[in-house]
Amino acid sequence: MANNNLPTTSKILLVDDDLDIIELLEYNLKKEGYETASANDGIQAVEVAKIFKPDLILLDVMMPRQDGIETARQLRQLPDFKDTYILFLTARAEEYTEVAAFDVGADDYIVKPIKPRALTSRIKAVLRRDIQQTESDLVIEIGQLIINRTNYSVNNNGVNLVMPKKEFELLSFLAKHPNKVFNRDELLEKVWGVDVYVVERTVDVHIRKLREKIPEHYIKTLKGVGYMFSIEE
Amino acid sequence: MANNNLPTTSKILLVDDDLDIIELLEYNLKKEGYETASANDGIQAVEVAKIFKPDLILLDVMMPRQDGIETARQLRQLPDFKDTYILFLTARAEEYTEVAAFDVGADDYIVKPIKPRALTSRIKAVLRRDIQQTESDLVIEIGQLIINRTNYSVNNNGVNLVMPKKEFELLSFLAKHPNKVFNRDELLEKVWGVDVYVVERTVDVHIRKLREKIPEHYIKTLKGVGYMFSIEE
DNA sequence: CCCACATTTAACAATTCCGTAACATTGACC
DNA sequence: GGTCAATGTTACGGAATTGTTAAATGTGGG
Repeated sequence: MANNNLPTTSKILLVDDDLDIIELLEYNLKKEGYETASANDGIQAVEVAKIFKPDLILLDVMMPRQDGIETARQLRQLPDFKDTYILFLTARAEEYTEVAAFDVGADDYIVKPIKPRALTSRIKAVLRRDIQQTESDLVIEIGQLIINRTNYSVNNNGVNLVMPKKEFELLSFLAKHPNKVFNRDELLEKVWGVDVYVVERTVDVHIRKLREKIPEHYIKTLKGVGYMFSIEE
Repeated sequence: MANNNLPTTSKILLVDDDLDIIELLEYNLKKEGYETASANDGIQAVEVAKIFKPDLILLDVMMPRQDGIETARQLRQLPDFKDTYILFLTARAEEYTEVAAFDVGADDYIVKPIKPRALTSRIKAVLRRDIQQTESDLVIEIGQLIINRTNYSVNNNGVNLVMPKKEFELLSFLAKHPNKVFNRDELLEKVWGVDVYVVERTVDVHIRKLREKIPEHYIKTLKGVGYMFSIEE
């Protein structure tokens, strides 16, 4: 249930020497729509961070080669990461590091064993300060249509109908960029996702279904080019 | 949102190894009309809390056997106390624990020596939020349903039925946000709590049970998205 | 300690939606 | 107007999601 095509996906770097934990966290964070990268120790973490430029770093305190505290200190010295959120992960027994962690500018402190839901909600809380605009994407008003993500419905002057997910996402995407043509490939990438491989003409079928439900003139075909959402009749 | 069924008096659990302090606090709180119970250490506190079901817990940080931080963590993991207010009491010198306290979900932090008037006013402040919130949520009227928190019952045009807690909370939450879809993860977070770990499909079973009891059309499934309370038929 | 009930899990059934292919129709270019 | 490539349309099979049931586990009261 990833929230793709939300322009506000934050990037999260996971750093832990335990690959099982990395996997667990990656699964849960991706499900929430975050983009993730990972590293297995502190030294690797700094390297990956330079390239990946995460918005938030989840850092295990106890790691081989270089611990999380030292890694955080190094990151904080690089101008690129002075505003990056850093959260520490630690086992209960390592409490003594707490003070040190906040000394190097930790934003939060999460104790293992990790409850995935608790973790994602804390991450959300930290990132929420930045993200305000997802609210504005909840409703798109265009022409006589009100496209509402809170209930996956489209209101066509008074008449409300709930749409299947793919149709809704396709319509949302087109309506978000009115009067702009997209070829099938672009639509597949933006609506279906980069790692989904389906035949191009799948798009046509969904366009057809949309046209059954909303006034035809909204979705125009440009032969040889693609489809676009048009405000004019 | 503490679970007080009686809006009249709030129940406060006092936890401190110093009996003089317990006595002082009890005297002042009872004078203000609160109902109180007490425990002398963290382990006893958890036991008493299970029975007494306080709306607010005043927890000394430094205690024999088990400290306040650990006690709070344990309480937070019990579903009954996921919304109970927890306030810490500490001597000045123990400041370093502040971070840990908020980490386990402290609602406030009070420094000894205690000035009784200051304490009761802070307790009042915390509970006032609570009463205002729950008071308005005590009854939700929506469609033909009257959802009543005072006795965990739902009235479906004339027919009254009492629901188990989880079902009731799930219905309440959905009904409180009509026409808004929630995926299973969000429902688990909002209804079960952030550090309860159960499989997502547990939600389905509770939805099923709700549908047995209230007219089906109220709860809609949006495949691939989640569930929502819908007012329309 | 036992019982009743609530909650969670797991397994299997049912459904919906999506993707595909096949055929029909359109429209640009000659 | 004819041709052909592109698009419209339809229906079907399968995969993914949800519905449903029952058994296992947790919980509180007597």
